[in-house]
Amino acid sequence: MATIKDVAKHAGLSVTTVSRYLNHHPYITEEKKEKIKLAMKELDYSPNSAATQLRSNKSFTIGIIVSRITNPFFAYLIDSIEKVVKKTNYHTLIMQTYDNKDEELRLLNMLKQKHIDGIIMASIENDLSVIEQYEQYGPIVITGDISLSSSTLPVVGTNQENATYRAILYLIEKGYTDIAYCTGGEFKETKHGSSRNRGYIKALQDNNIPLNFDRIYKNIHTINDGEEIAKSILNLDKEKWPRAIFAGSDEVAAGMIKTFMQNEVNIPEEIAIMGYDNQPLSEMLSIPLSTVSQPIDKIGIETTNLLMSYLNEREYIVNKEALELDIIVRSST
Amino acid sequence: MATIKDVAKHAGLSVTTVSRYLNHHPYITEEKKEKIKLAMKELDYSPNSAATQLRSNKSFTIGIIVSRITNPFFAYLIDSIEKVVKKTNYHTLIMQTYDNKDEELRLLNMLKQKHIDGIIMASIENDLSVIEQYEQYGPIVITGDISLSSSTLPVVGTNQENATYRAILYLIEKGYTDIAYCTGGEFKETKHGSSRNRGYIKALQDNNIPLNFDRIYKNIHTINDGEEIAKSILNLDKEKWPRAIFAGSDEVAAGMIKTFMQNEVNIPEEIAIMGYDNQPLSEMLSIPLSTVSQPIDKIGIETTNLLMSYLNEREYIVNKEALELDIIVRSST
DNA sequence: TTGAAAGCGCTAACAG
DNA sequence: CTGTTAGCGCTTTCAA
Repeated sequence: MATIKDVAKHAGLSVTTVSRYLNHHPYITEEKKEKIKLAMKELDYSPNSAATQLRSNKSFTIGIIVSRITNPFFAYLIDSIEKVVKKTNYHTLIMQTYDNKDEELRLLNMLKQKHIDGIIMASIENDLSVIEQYEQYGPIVITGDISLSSSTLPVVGTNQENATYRAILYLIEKGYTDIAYCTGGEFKETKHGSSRNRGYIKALQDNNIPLNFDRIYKNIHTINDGEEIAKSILNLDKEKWPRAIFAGSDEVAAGMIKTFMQNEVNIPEEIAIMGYDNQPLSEMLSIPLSTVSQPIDKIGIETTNLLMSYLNEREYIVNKEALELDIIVRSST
Repeated sequence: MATIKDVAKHAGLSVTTVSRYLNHHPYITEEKKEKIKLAMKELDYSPNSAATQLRSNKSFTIGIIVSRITNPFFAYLIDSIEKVVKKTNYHTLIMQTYDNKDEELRLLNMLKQKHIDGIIMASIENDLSVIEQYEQYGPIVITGDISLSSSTLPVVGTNQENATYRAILYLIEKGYTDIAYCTGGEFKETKHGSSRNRGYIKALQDNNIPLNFDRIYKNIHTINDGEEIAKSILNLDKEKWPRAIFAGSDEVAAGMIKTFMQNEVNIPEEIAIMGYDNQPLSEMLSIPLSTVSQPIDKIGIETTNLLMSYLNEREYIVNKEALELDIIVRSST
C-alpha cells in the first residue's frame, strides 16, 4: 500500500503538505491540491487508520454494550444510535456481553487501550462502582432506567418503576389481583432492587395485595424461558394458577402465549399476559399483546447526542420529555 | 496512560523484554516476568491498540456487512459469527449498508485502510466485479446464495433457487396456481436474475403456469412493505386476488397477515401466505407461518471458519451438508 | 504557503 | 536470556 510519503514524492511535495491536505488545513494553493489529488488517485492511496489513531490518540470509534444483539430491543436501539453516529466522523463498535460480567470488563478495557473513545452501555452487569473506574479513560453514558442515576455516570433513562407501577395498576383495575411477575434479574424486596421490581411491589402495596414469592420468576429473558414458565403453570392445579402475568419482555410473553395456546388455554379469560417493549411482533401474535412501549428511537438519539457532547466537549441537554413510557392495551389482558 | 517504556523503566528492564512478555515469547526468567507483571499492575498499564496495529500491520478485526441489523435473520447470523470469532484473538465490526451501494463501498474501504483485516459480506449491493477489486486488501468471504460463486470470491452459500423452487412447487401441489411473488431486489426474467427468482420462474414453467408480471412485487423488505402489499390486494376485486403469496421473508409475511386479519380475510382459505427464514416469530403469529428455514447458525460458523482460514493461511473445507434449506409447513398455506 | 524533523507506542532484527 | 535501535504511517511543532 502506498503511504503518505509515496504520495508526497509522487506529487513532488513534502509529507507535511499532503498531511495538511488530508486534514483540510488552509494555506495550500489550488495547484498543489490538484497535484496531491492526482497522486493519491494514481497510487490508490488510503490513509492507514492505525497510524492516524496512534498519532492523534483518538480512534473515532464509540462502543455500544448490549447483552445480546438478537434481542430486538437492542437491535433497534443500536440502529437508532448508528443513524446518529453515521452523521459524524465516528464509527460504532457493537459489543455483546451475553450477561457476562467478565465479558463486560473486557469491553470496558477497550476504552483503556484506546480502541474506543467512549461507550454507551445499554446493559449493565458489573456494579456501577466498578464501571465508574473506567470513566477516567473516556466518557461512558448509560442508557436504561433513571434509577441508575445514583452513580456519577451520566444516564439517559426512562422511568421504568413508574411504567411498571402503571402497568400493574392497569391489571389490578381490570380485576386481576393474583399477578405473577417475571424479572430479567433477581428479586429482593428492598429499596435497592431493580426499579421495575419496585413498581410491582408498590402497586400491590397501594392496593393491599400481599406479595407472594411463589409468583415471582427470576432471570427470565428468552422466548424459551416464557415457554418454560407457561409449562410450569400448566402443571399446577387450575385453581392455583395466577390470573395474570407481567412477563417483563415481549419475547417472554410470546413464549408464554405460544405454550398456552398449544394447550388451549384462553387468553385473557383464563390467564392474562402483559409484555414489555412493544416490539413489532407484539401486535402480530395470535393474541395481540398488551405491553409497555419504550421510545427506542428517541432513547438512542438522546444517548448518542449526550455521548458525542462529551467527546466534543460541548454541552448537551437531554430532552427528557421524549423519554416517556406508555401502556399499550391490546387483547392479551 | 502508562506506556511500555514506563513499564520497562519501572521494572528495571528494557522495552524489548516487556514486549516479549506481552507477546508470550519464551526465554524470560520467572523472576523478570514477576517484576513486569507487578510493574504493569502498579502503573495500570494497557497496551495501546493503535500502536500494536500500526507496528504489526494487523487490526485483528473482521468486518461483517449486513443490510440492517434489525432484520432478525442478520441479527442471528451476526450472533453466530461472533460466537466463533470470540474464541480467537479477533474482534468483530458490524457494518450496516441499509441497502446503499456507496455505504457498502465506504465499508469495503476500511479494508484498504487496514481498519479491518477481512470481511464477511452477508448482503451485497455492488456488482461482484466491484467487490473483487477489494480482495487485494484482504480476504472477503460472501455468504448467501451459491449462485454468487460465479465470481472469484469465496462463497458459503445455500441453494436458494432450489429452496424457492420446492416452496413454489409445494404451493402448486396444494392447489394454488395463481401465486404472487415478492423479492427484495429487482425482477428480470433472465438467467442472471436472483436465484430465488429463477426458482420461482422454473417452478411455474415446469407446471405450465404462465408468468404474470402483475404478480411480482419488487424491492420488498419490511413489515411495512408487507402491509402495503396486502392493502393493495384488498383494493382489488376479490376475483382478481392471487391465491397465494410467496413473501420472501417472514417479516413481510407477518405484515401481510396482520393487514389481512384486520380486514377479516381468512388465511389460507382466501389467500395463502408463505414466508422465508423461519424466524422465531413465524410460529407465533396469529396464523402460524409456512416458511423456508435457513440453518443460520451453521451458515455463520462455516463462513467464519472459512474467513479465519484465509487470515491464518490455513486450509478449511466448508461443510456443505450443513447448509440445507427446509420447507416448513404450518397453517398459513 | 511550504518543508524538515521529532515522535506517538510498539515490535523485531541484530548484537551481545 | 536481554538490550539497543530502527522504523511502522501519520501529525505537528518550528523554522523558513
